[in-house]
Amino acid sequence: MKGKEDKTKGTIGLKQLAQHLKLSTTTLSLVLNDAPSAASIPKETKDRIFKAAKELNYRPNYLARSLRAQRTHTFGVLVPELSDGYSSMVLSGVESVLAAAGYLYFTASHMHNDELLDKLPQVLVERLVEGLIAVDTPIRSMPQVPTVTISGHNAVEGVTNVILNHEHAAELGIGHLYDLGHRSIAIIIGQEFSSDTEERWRTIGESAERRGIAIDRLVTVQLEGDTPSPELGYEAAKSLLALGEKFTAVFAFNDISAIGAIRAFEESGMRVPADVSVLGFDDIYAAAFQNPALTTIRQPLFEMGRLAAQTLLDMLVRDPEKQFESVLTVEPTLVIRQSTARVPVTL
Amino acid sequence: MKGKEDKTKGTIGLKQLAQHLKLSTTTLSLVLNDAPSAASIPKETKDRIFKAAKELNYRPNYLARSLRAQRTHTFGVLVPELSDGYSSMVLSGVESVLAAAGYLYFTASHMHNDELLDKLPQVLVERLVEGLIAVDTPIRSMPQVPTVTISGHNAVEGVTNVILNHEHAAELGIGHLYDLGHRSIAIIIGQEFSSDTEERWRTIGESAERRGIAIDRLVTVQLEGDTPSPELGYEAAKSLLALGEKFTAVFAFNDISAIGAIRAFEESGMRVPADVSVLGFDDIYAAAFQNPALTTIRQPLFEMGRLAAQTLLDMLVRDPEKQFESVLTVEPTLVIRQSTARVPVTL
DNA sequence: AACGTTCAGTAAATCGTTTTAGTAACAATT
DNA sequence: AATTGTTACTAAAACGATTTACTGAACGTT
Repeated sequence: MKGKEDKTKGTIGLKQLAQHLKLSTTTLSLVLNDAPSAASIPKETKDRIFKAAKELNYRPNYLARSLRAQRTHTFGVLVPELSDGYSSMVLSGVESVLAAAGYLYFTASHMHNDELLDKLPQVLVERLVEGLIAVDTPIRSMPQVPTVTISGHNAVEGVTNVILNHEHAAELGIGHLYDLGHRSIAIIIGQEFSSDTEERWRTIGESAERRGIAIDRLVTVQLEGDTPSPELGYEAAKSLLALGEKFTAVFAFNDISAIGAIRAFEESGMRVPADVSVLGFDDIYAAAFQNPALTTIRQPLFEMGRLAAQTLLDMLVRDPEKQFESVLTVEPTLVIRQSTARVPVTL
Repeated sequence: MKGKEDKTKGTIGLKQLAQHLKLSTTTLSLVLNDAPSAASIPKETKDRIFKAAKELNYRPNYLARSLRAQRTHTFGVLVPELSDGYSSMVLSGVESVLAAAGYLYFTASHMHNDELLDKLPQVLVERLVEGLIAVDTPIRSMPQVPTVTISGHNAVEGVTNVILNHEHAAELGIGHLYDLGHRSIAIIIGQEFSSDTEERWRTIGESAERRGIAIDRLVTVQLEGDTPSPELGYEAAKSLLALGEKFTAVFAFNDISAIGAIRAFEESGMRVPADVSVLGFDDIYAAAFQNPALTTIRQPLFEMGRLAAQTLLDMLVRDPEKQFESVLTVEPTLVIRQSTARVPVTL
């Protein structure tokens, strides 16, 4: 039997504060929120209120407030997977913006699972998130709250998509390899389900052709499987070797697969970059500390997170009337490290 | 002027549903929640209600419900940093448990910043999280909601701490190196602020002494700085070399610093593991795909996340009366890869 | 003295549920 | 015929704020 005490345990409500001050909750609310109509309340009373609020450690109940104001100051973020280094980088960026704006966010991972892809947006909307950020995640149905995608898979009416400038990325990558003298380039392309797969392949092809490398001269293999592990790149590189085609450089779909590929090559007695150059993509944390350190096309993941969060915030708070761009492009950069080198002089 | 329409836009409330059915909200609520007192309501009426709810796509308002029930089904998770591979692994584990229980969680990163360390728990409590999970994060003041820490820094009354079996970890690490013949072992110890630093050092010392390696024979350097980058390990290894002491193996504080150390050694012309063995700690994703692949003491981070979340859930829902252990221990495992080898035979 | 203004506040509705405590209407029991 | 029990519901009070629309008192003006 402790019900009586429990009532007041921990937090004090506006009502008890009002009782204590012998004032109405209205007055307190007005004063504490500095409402315009509190202008007529004398400073003395205000001070009394503030003082008591501080002393009794009054904290407004967020639920009650949210219910009334119909605002939760909460976003939902959908990611494929938390532990792959890509999502968490984006989340960092998202958080940096939201924290400053007094927002928090729910994260939900769908693991590329169909059922979850349908269910999770629902769950988040039911939790009354004010907006949704979908990272490398297909949007199956018209979202019910303002949404921004990052590396979105498909264009959806009313949804702003933050994407990398793929043309530029391909140019940087192919250009770099070309400048090093590579003319036979193998490409490890992404899985079906990855949003960037198709676009990456298209733009790489264009960049290659622009330099007179016939697109059908490009040897390609595709990543298979959905674990975020270099194993996939390892397997891909093995198949590449099995093809027996000649290549002096590999442009991998991402850093993870590049790392796996390097391992496969070294196992086969080829030195990277002496015998074969390997170019990654993304610039995840691990890339810089590979051995050899990975040359890669950097996606500004943190920035993309920031940009998405800021855009969503603008949609909701700053400028709800504005028509927002349907695509926001961010620029890749070439990060030259040790995994690429001049094409070896054969005979 | 579109206020009129907006009211019904999107979601329909219980009230409108009741009006539509010419029943009271009470009845609907009882039926929809399958309350015991709904026993007397005839099936026919119930079906009518369910049907209408489905047709009009009724979704109960989470805020209203939470306000009434005083339950938010939300946890708060405090992490030092999202992008370091450690936290996101733990979060994955946390999420796997929470998702199944219908809980969501807020993440907040404090970056080891004093002000945030004080403020963030407040913020989360104000958002009415039902419980808190603090990952590698010091608890400054008595938490106001049930709390579980992971790799907690300090024992706090009433807080359950999920930690690694450090003795065992040290035994595995030192034992492994010892068995390979190493007798001069350098230790890279963690930063001041890291929870595990002290304990790690103590247990390593004990394991070493147990094997007759005098503790003062251990060469040590400490990581400096708070970026989650191998750079720190690189610097540490450089200072280690500068000391001029002899060592044939290095036991690093974590994988990140081990990776940096390997780089430093190779730059100085030492081969890993031929000339020097390097042992990491944690087994983050990148460890397996280093070159050489990192031998390391694996912390079951995902499991630790699961365990913490499950424990917190038990505290709140399953068994609130139970006295919970103040420490839950998880076991490390030795993952042998390529960065450690037999001590080289000198002269 | 009557009227309008400012001052200092409050009552009550509202947000959208859940839950307690009923209440009519009818049937069964004594 | 009065009591008790079921059945099928509902009114109203929570939950804890915010906000609209007042109200009485004091003051100033003509």
